[in-house]
Amino acid sequence: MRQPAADFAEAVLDVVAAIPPGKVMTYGDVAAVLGTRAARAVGNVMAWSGGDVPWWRVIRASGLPAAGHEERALARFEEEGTPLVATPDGYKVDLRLARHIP
DNA sequence: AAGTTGACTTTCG
DNA sequence: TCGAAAGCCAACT
Repeated sequence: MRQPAADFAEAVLDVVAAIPPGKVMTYGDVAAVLGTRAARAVGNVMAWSGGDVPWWRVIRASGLPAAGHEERALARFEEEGTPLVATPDGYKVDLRLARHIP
């Protein structure tokens, strides 16, 4: 199990918790706030932290949520009124409107 | 110390 | 516009 360092994980969780409802940030953006490009490491922290953080507000640059967690994320997005875009395959987040810049 | 893995990003064909 | 390949960073074995 890839258990991230406490300090790194803490920093990631702090940024994620700072994202307001109805908004989202890409993994790359979160990593940038931390002063690095480790988007994958950010995702790793999310997987480790699990349900204690609004992980659905952290999505990929494509506008799609975490792989394999699209349904759960969708429920949250509809609940929070996050700007979504319908796609033939399903849906995606409208990053133009929903992207949160700290 | 070196290699593998991952809820990623960006570029090239 | 879509799919494949390479690139990057942090953590684990």
